[in-house]
Amino acid sequence: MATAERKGPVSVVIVDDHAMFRRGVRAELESAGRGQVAILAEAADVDEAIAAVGEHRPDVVLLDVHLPGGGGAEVMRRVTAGGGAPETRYLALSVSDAAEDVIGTIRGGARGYVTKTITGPELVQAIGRVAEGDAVFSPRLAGFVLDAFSGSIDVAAVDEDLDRLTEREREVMRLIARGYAYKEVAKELFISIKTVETHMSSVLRKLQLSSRHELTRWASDRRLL
Amino acid sequence: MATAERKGPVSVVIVDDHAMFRRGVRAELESAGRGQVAILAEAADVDEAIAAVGEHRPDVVLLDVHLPGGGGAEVMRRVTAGGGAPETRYLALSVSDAAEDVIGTIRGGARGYVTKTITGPELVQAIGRVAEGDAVFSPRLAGFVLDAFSGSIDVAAVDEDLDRLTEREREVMRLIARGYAYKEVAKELFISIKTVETHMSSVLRKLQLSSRHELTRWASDRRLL
DNA sequence: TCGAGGATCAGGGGCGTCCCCGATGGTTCG
DNA sequence: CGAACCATCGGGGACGCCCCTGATCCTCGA
Repeated sequence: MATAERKGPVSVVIVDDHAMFRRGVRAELESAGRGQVAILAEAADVDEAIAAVGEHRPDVVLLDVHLPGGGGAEVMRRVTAGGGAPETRYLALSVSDAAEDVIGTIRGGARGYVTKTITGPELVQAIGRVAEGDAVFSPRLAGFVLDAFSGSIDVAAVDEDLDRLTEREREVMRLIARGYAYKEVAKELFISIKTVETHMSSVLRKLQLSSRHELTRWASDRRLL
Repeated sequence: MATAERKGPVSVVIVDDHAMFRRGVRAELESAGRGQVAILAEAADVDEAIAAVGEHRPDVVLLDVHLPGGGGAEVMRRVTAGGGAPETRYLALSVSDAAEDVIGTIRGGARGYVTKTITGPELVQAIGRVAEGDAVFSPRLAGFVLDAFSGSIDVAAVDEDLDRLTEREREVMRLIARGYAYKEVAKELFISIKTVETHMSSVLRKLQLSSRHELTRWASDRRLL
């Protein structure tokens, strides 16, 4: 935890495509965050958000993940690419607790991620901590965020794994991932069921998976279908 | 369209599990709906909603679709089953524009369905029209709602099939479609493997499918994951 | 009150999945 | 040539998937 020393109020820009949600956040911050939070601007889409951040250079941007024009990650990418507001922190505020949303947003540069079930006082506290450089996550998200960044899949590692498959193994893998039974794969490739089993065994071992269902998800995650 | 004659303000109960969103709606209705809308109560889950509707008997219930305790449809079902507030109209207010959410909510008895992208003045107007008996839908939803109720093969057929599943069968179906093994489903739902097998048997028979792989494709085609 | 249907569970069987063990022939490379 | 790797196949086994029959308990409506 950083120290609680602060000079003045934390300046904030609210980015969300729902006007009513912005209004609710504003109302909560103005009552629960009395004197601690100053709302500089609101934005309803990616372009507005970029303009608002560039103009006001807030301490913290409250950023909705699902946003017309490319999503919250797009905002962070384009602001930092434009060299603007390097000291600004981003706190994602989303209804979604899906792993891909969370990880994608953190990869994009957010310093925290809380769900919209948060209460006003908790949000004020989260904003304060993010402004001071802490990372803030909803309790339910904290666990798997750490998992994802402490030794799980890397994009580079994916291609290495794929390269270690032989041509025949890749053919079998594709068909299995599409839901073919071993018997059907065998007929399709004019080989025996036993050969299919052997290839599948190698595929699962090389990709460190344990079932055809995991393989299906693995392949669809990487759009290999 | 009904006439615009009204004696006094329309009484409203707001149901949504996000306190901040309720606050935003309240703020919008109190400024944009000045004198036309009277907010009687708020509720954050199914039980609170039922109690609030029974106690206040509002003209209109603003009802979130995704709600802890069974969802908005559950609120309408239990209020009408309890004989309470027959003259109360329900207006669904949701982030989701998924077909199953919309159709399920309308089937549950809602007189309208608008997304949370709506503005304050539009919401005030929608509440007024629902109170007078009109049906109100966001422009984007209107088209396919009409389709679904005028003999569309696609959505209607899906929904019929889905309707024939019991609640428990749908739970099992969702987990299986996500790749859970029977054993895992059993642990998740605190029932025996044999019961899972029974439910799956019913699911496959009712949906005229023959394996969990077909079920996975069926579900993903209809975005039920 | 009786039947229908839903949720729960058991046993047994056929087949699919995935693993272990093994084997043969083919290639490439040092 | 031998080592390494690949593709091909087999036996056997443990376990998962899916079906069938049959059962109990409960709730709801005719």
